[in-house]
This record gives sequence, C-alpha cells and structure tokens, in this order.
Amino acid sequence: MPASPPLADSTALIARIHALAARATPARIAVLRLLDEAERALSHREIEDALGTGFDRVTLYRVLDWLVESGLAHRVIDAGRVFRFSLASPANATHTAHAHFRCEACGKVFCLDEIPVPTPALPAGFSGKAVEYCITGQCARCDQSEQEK
Amino acid sequence: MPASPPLADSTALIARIHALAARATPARIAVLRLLDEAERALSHREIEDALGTGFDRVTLYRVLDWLVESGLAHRVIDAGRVFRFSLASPANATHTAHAHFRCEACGKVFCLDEIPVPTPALPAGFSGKAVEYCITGQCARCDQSEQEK
DNA sequence: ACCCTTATCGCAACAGAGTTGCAATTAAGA
DNA sequence: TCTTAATTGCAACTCTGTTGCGATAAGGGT
Repeated sequence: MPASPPLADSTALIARIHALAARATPARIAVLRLLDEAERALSHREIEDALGTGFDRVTLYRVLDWLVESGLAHRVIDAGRVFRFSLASPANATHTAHAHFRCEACGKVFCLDEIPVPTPALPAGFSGKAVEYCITGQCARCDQSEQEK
Repeated sequence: MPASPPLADSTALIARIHALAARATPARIAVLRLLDEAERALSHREIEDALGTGFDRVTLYRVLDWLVESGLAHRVIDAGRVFRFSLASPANATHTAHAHFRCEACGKVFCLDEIPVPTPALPAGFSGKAVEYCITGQCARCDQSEQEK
C-alpha cells in the first residue's frame, strides 16, 4: 500500500467550491480531491471506502448530488445499478457527450474524454440532447493479467 | 379503455418457448407476447402493471431473467436505476450493438434498431465487445404535446 | 386419460443503493 | 466574536431486485 497520495492543493479546491457560492466543507473538499485524482468514474461505495469513516453515507450522497447539480461532475449509471461519478473537465462542463468504458472483469468504469461521440440521425419527431456512449469489454490491466495466465 | 389487444398467435409463442427446451407457462407466454407487441423497452413495473395481478412479482423477474439468459431479450439499465427489457430481433440475436432513445419527459425507452452504432477506436490495451449507445431527449409524442401548450 | 418427474411458481424474507425529515453543527460574512 | 443559514449526522424509509423453499403444474411416457 503506497503512502497517501500527494495532496492536491487544497486552496485551489476551496476556490473552486467558493466560485459556486457554496461552502467549502471537509466533505466537499475530500470528495472533490478524490474525484480529481481518480482516472475513472467512482461509485458512492468506492468513495466511502477511500475516504474512511470520517463522513456519513448521506453526506457523501449529498455532496455528489451537489457536484452533479452544479455541473462539476457527471453521473452515469453502471450495469450493476449503481451511479458512478467523474469530474467534468472544465472544457466540456456543458456535458453534451461523454464516452465511457466499462471493464467486465474488474467492473471499473473509465472516462474516454478524447473519443469523439458521433451524433446519429433520429426518427422524425425525436429530438436528442445528451448522448451516452458506453463500451463494455476488457481494460488494459485485466486484458494483460489474463494473458499472463 | 379499448378492448384487449388482438391476441398474437399463442401457438407461435409457445413454439418459440419450446424451441428453447423450456416449459410454456402462462407467465412466459404473457410476457413474451407483451414484449413482442411493445415498441419500446419495458421495465418490470410496466410489465407487472400491464399484466394485472395474475402473476407474482418474483415470477416476472424470473421470466425476464430467463428471457435474457436464453437470448430472446436484451436488458438495458435505465437512468433511473431500473432494468428495461426488449425482445431481441431474431436477426441480431447476437447482441453486438444496440441503440436506445430515452425520453426525459415520459421516461420511456425506445429501441432504435435501425441506427448503426459506430465502433470507436479505443486506447491501447483496451478491447471492446459490446457498445451501449443511448440518446436522451424528447420523444415524438412528448415533443408534440409540449408545442401544444 | 393418468402418472411421474422436475421445471416453475408463489410466498416471505432479505439485500443494496439511494432518499427524506429534522434537530444539531459549523462555515463564513458582518 | 457573533449570527445565521447552509451542511451535517442520524434514523427511518423507499424502491428495485434477489434468494430459499415448499407447493404446483407442464409435458413426456404409459
């Protein structure tokens, strides 16, 4: 187990929260930092485990709701009926399209920001807004460990 | 309330079930017929409501599980954390790709079988299998009723 | 038409993720 | 430092889906 990850600059995180006219509470700072350092979409459970017993379940749910409402994070639903959260990159804060990759082996969900999401033609009368694009398969790590067997 | 919908040929449905070496029970026939007539993906709740009080909750869950396991139906997860089911068209029984449209207003999910699902390039090491492609917006009916206001 | 076997069913109890109400706490502006 | 409204923590709840198990009935054989 490595030492605690290098602390991201708390001041910057606090500023980001204050910019939304919200209070910079420990729970918000901790969740924001965790998501900022994560390279994949995290579930409530994963966040709870990562942060230890310092915060109440419900507080974390509310922090996550707040993140989504304020546009700082995306919420996607996982095949296992759990929500996963990832920070919205400042550029695409207006979440028009977002691609994800879900590994069947480890269950983790990765954000594929760099993949362009095509906008398809819809049947008459239908107007599309957001496009959810999720690819299921094996991630790099699981694919590798499978070959080692 | 219109009269009961025209009964699809029960014999054909029963044959379809027998072809899987399974027993043609009333629950299976009813669910199969309902999904066959539905033009969109139905949730367990919608199926339960549509079929009335004749079947147990759990029985319907098990029928749906059986449909998915035997490849007769697809199961997709909805933004509201509920599973939705749609019959797999015999042609694409091997569910390679499938597109859906979810209406924000009425919550219904439509199958867009005719839309081609593009296969994107993945980061190194990742291997994709299934692609879930879901567009969120307003369906034809809700779009229309909104303009009438 | 009647039996058997066993796949299915129905009930009841459970599990997990997420939500709500409300009193206690605390961030942050005055 | 003081005030006050935004947040928190707790407890209880909802909802979707699952599991165990005895009872029922589909369908093949006689």
